[in-house]
Amino acid sequence: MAVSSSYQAIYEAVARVPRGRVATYGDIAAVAGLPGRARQVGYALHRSPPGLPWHRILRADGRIALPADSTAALTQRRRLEDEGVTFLGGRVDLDRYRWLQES
DNA sequence: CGGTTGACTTTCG
DNA sequence: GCGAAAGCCAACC
Repeated sequence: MAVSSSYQAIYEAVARVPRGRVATYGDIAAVAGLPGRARQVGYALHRSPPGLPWHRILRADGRIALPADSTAALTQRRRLEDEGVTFLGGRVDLDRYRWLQES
């Protein structure tokens, strides 16, 4: 469908991630129709859009994109664990939780 | 209006 | 596993 702005696509792509699953910035960018613009995805989330479950978005290595000691990072981790996602050494098993946009 | 910055990714040594 | 470099582009100053 048409996009009034690229951010709209990013927001919807993030919103599509099912509960208990995670996605990388690159994946979201690809799903949103912005291949190679993973940075812009991160930037869009940094802007903290309203009602966006940004906590399901992780970096390509399965780590949180924010400093581990930051409040936002701790909140994100707590929310994911609450959804059933387990953190191993500050990291998530992408082979198991990465959302592949299969449905 | 030009330069810097950044919730990124990937490749190379 | 880690550091450096390059590609990307919107927001900020």
